[in-house]
Formats: sequence, C-alpha cells, structure tokens
Amino acid sequence: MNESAPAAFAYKPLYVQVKDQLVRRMIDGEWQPGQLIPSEMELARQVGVSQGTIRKALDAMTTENLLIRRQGRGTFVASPEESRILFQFFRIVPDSGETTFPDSRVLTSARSVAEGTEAEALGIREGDDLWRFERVRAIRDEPVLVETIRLPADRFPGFGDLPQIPNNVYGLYSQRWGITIARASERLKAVGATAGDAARLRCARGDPLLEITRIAYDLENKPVELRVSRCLTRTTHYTSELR
Amino acid sequence: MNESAPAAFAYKPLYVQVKDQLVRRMIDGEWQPGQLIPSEMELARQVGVSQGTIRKALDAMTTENLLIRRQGRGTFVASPEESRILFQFFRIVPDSGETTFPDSRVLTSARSVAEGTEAEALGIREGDDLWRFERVRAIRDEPVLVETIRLPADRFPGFGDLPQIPNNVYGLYSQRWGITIARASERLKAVGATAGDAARLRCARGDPLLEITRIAYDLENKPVELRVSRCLTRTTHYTSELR
DNA sequence: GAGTGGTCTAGACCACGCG
DNA sequence: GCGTGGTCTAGACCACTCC
Repeated sequence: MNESAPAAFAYKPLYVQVKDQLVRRMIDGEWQPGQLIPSEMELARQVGVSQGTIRKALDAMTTENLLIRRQGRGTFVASPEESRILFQFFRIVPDSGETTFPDSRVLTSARSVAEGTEAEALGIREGDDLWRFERVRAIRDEPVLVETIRLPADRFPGFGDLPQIPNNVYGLYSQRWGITIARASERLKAVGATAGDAARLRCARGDPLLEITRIAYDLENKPVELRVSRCLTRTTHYTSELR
Repeated sequence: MNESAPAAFAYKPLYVQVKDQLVRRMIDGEWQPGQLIPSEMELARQVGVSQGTIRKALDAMTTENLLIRRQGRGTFVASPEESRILFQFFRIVPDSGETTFPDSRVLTSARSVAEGTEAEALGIREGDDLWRFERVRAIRDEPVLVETIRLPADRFPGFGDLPQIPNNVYGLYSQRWGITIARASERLKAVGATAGDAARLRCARGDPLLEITRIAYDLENKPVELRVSRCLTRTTHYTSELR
C-alpha cells in the first residue's frame, strides 16, 4: 500500500494502518453515516492490499460499532438514527423490560463559560465558551431523569440559534456538525435529590437518585460532550453487561 | 471434522462448532484455569480442520475472556486468580483513580430456602436450597459496600463446611467446584440506606446507596450466583464504558 | 534456533439479498 | 443470476519467548 514502512520502534500491523485510513475517510466526511461504502474487492484495489487485510480492518471497525455489515447487501457507515445505536448509548430501561425510548423537554439553554472540572472533562481551557442546556426525559409521561449537557462552543458553532433541540442529540451532532460519537465513558454514583431535582422529577427532596456522568468522544477520540444525568430508579434501572 | 453436517435449518459455521467443542473441554475440566493448551497446529490436527479455522475459534474465545494468548509462549485458559480478571467483574473504583482491590469481612452465612425472586434469578424452583452469606467490603479500612450472595446449594456441595470464605470467591468457585464465571449481568438502582446498611457502612439511615444486582453465569450460560451489593459512592464510583 | 502466536496473501466455495 | 459479505483452506513470512 502507498504508506511509508512501519518504523521499528512503532510497529503497526498493515490492517491497523488500513483501518486508520478508512476511519479518516469518515472523519473527513467522505463517508457519511448511513452510506454504503465500496465492496471489499473494490477497497482492496483502491488501497493496494489483499481482500483479507481489508476484511480485518472492516471487522475491527464493525466491532467498534463504526460500520454495519449486511451479507448480500454491503457495508454501511453506522448511523445515529438507527434504533440499535440509540440503545447503545442509553442504558436506563424500565424494570418491566420493554424497550421504550424516552421523550425530552428542554428546560434551559444558554451560553456559558467553562469552570475547572468542566474544562478538564472536555479537554479545553478554563474560561473557554460552552453551550449548556438542561432537559427532563420521560417514559410514558413519567419523568425519569433530568440532565445537563455541556458542549465546547467552538465545536458546535450556531448551537444557540437552533429553534429547538431534538430528542436524539447524537443525530443532531452528526447532521449539523459532522460529529460522530464513537464511544463514551460513564461514572455512576448514588446521590440525594436536590430541591430542583425533586420539582422536576416529582419526587421528594433527598430521595436517592442515580447520577451518571458521561464523557462522549468523537472518531478522533477527543471529548465532545459532557453530560450529567440524575435518574429516578423506582421503576427503571441501569443495565451493564460484564464479560 | 468428525461432526455431523450442519442441518439446513440451523447452520453453524465450522469455527463455531470447533469453539463449542473447545469450550466443552473447559467445562469437562480437561482444560483447567491457568493451563497451557495445545498449539494451533496441534489442535488443527486433533480436530481435523485447518489452522485458520482453529485460529478463528480461539480468537472468539479470547474476546470472551475465556483464553489468554501470548505470542511466543502459547494459549492459556483464563484464570480467576489473575488481577485482570478480578477487575473484569469489579467496577467500583475510588474517585482518585487508583486500582485497589477491597478486603472482605463475612458477617453472616447460612443455608436457606429460595423465595420467588431468588429462584427466578437463579433458574431454580421456589423452595430449593440456597447458600446465603453477607459481607462488608472495605478499601483502606473504609467500608464501601455491603453485599449478599446467594448460591444454589446443589451446585456448591459442602459450602457450609468451609472454615472461611476468601476475598476472591470466583477463584474459590473455580478451585473447589470447577465452576468458571464466564459473564455477568448487572442492574443498578439508587436506594436509601436501611438501618442495617447504615450501621455497617458508617453512614446515616436514608443516605443514597448504589444498589447493584448481579447474576453471574457459568461456561454453559447457566446462572450460578445472585449478588446484591449496596455501595457508598461518596469517594468511589461505578465505571461503565459504552462502545 | 526452535516453537509459538500474529500477519498477510490468494483462491475456492457458501449463504444471503435483490432484481 | 449476480454481487455482496462470510467461511474455509493452504502457505509464507514476521514478531516474540525461551533455551
């Protein structure tokens, strides 16, 4: 392939180099979410490696949920519109087991300035501009959680001018700014409801809430969203699979 | 390979059949935790397939944390003694980020009878015998969580005769009864501390706790342990990676 | 140097989706 | 029937570990 030979001190297998090159096409917007990408044989010709090596790169991207492969149809760029992706990043489910996705109602939205912990989490400097908005999410009209989302202003130009914010914000990030959320890291704690939480969630002050602090990363592994959710878990729970 | 041809209505790729066959060797105790298994070439000869097919089966088992492969040395059965396995099933970490593993102190241990929800979780019948024990776990002498563990008595004969219960119970399950915990499923809720929790965790009654309900499964995907942990998260948190 | 797992290649055939 | 991804094979060479 048309790439410099791997240096002895930093050996990278060919298929990893190929994978990085293909991810780059997604970052650059050449391959957009939902799009059908060329077949394995075609990519092998383009990149100049064997079909088996292309396959290894595509398989790695598939296990990272960047691609979706369909036998007989082709390989597609994963899209945040699809329901399977929604649930990839939403782990609060009703105890009953049904798979309902919550509605959202935005409470406040404003431009502000990053404080120390916010800046650290988002990899920006203290004092840099942020978009910050707060919303309540409900399942079957029962409020389940209240969350505050913070976005670095320079990555989301014009965010404040939006007439409204959709339920699925990862779809919005993708469509409006070409930002794909590739992975996220969460920290969970149990906390007591504040007076504000209590009013919004129709519970008592001090009631136990599940607090989820999430940092979401883009394709280049840079943090792009900080989200703190405080959830009522009377009739719902957070699921986690350990393997 | 010496296996009947796949039926048309239930096609299973050859490498999956091989994988099932190799997992069977672990279930039957032919391959024990920590043991070096035969090389790819040797297995290919034994099973009667190509080395590439053996490799696919071994890779699948490696991603499920059943095997550990070391270039130049060989392939080993994963062992619950190794630190990496311990943290695979322990997601409570200090906020500071250090990786300390908690001590345990057993409070109560008794034989009892399965109630409805316990029986359902463990896939046994209501009224079947259970071992049930409760312990407090501490990091640096600070109590962090109190947990109750329930085991189906027929899978763990002689459990009640043990002089003491070690910190790492998954190592015990493996050594004493040949039971390997392959995966676990957790449900998290925020709850208020009971009077009993408060006394054991040195907190106030009603303080918010993170309640983790875990069902752990063996190599045959049968539930073998039900565990409910109630955790103080003042200086610790539960981590979760979303991909 | 011998043996192991890891990568890369090339080619054949199978299962699937669609026209 | 054609093109796609999925499986299976066979063989070469590379990187790593240990003697």
